[in-house]
Amino acid sequence: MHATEISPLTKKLAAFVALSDGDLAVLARLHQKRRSFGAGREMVHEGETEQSAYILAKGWVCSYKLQPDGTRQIIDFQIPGDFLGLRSVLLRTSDHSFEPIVDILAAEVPKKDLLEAFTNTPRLATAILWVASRDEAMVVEHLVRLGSRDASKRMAHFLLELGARLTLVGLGSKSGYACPLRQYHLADALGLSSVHVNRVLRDLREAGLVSFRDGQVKFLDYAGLVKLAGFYTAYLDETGPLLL
Amino acid sequence: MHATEISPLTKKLAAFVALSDGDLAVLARLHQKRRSFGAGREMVHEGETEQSAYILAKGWVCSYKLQPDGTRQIIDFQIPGDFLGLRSVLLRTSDHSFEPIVDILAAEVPKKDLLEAFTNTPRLATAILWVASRDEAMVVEHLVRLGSRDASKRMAHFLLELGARLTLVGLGSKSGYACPLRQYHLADALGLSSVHVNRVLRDLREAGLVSFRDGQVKFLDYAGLVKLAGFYTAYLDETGPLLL
DNA sequence: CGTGCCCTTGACACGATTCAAGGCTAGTGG
DNA sequence: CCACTAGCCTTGAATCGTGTCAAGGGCACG
Repeated sequence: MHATEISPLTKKLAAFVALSDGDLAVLARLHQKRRSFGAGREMVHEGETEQSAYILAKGWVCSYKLQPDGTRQIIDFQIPGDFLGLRSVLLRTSDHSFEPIVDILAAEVPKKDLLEAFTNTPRLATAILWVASRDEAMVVEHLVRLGSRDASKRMAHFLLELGARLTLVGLGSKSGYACPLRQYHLADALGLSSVHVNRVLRDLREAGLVSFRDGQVKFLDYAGLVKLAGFYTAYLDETGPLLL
Repeated sequence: MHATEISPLTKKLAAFVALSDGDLAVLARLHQKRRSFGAGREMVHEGETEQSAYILAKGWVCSYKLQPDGTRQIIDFQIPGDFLGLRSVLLRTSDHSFEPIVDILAAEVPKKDLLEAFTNTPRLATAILWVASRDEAMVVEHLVRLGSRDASKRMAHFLLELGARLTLVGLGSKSGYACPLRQYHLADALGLSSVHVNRVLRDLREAGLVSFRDGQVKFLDYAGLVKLAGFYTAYLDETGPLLL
């Protein structure tokens, strides 16, 4: 049904593993059951037991945890080509909630189909595990960002990481990308107040490093931003998976 | 050789899965190759490709990432019964470094043995994957701690989490536990200066909540501490794994 | 008896939050 | 077509939490 279009996930995987025609066919099959979700309506609540995962095809999602005092900490953003709830299918109930940031389109992947794909196409399985492992590395990097960098470095690093991820699925480049996030999303993700996010963005813009406006991130001085952020891509690049 | 003693890992797994004699035998076999490492000497460096994982039998380890500016962020502590480098065996090179905090004793688990155990004892495999997934949930919780809690809540939450983990392997209780960490370990883990860690510890002690002294953590008012920290154990308790 | 490591405390500086007010823009109903 | 509203962004001023700097104390070890 969507046979001719190349999905973002396929694009991402292809950057790291040579996929056979068989792999591609299975991947296409996993993309069959399309569903859409409206912006702002929670998809999965913390603690729910899911039977399906999703592959995000279009739009952005965030995963977060709510605190007793009402603040929320955004753990990660999902962009096209990312899995949603992969872990909860493989292992346990979800330990955080998901919410679409804009209207999204996602392919539902029932547990059964996923497990089948795993047994039938080992190379694809490896690639998917590699993706999961990369996601985990990004969470760790986010942790480091929160624990030991000041506001502008956090921001710089975060915007660069997003850029790198989007570039991999053809939605970004070293000059910038479209970004539907609000300043309060940045605040909740980076552990800052939205007022301060605003100030930091102004500073970065006035320093000629990066601008965040009208849904567009524009890198004005990529190298300078990388230097400020201490942005090393080792945790993202990974030359490819080895096994399981 | 160590046939009679119950390893911490076994204790931990047994709390969640009913292990058969076969499972126990395999587990015991994984514990055979004992090695020791001296405190402070880095075991694995970020980026290294490991061929073995370890099961920590005695002592504490921390995993961390170093920043360009020399500060380090501790990502997690490993206590007896925890795996070290499990991910790097299954999937990819390690993305952070490990360092023993005290002299430790660990069982080396070669990749081959681990994979064998996975195929031969599916129930054990599930249990181990469950452990890995729990570790990941703890990293997420740590991220939340750093992003959206002030210093005393971070500290309170952290000390409680450690207590819960240690209790599971018989090394702690609701009244306290032995803890070889220095104040600078807490600082590096919680994203605080060690000076401030010191102040926070004093405050908590004077508030009659918890004391951290001479290698002993003593809970003076467990319920009060839980309340201050907003400590909910859902992410740790997990009534048990379902599958793979 | 010294030396080094860690803990402790105080004074001060700085980064981030909070509070408050106002502006812009898109959407809504008169 | 024009109020009017609701979100979101922007800015300033005051406050608070945490970091930095500096000095001293305790304890273990050589």
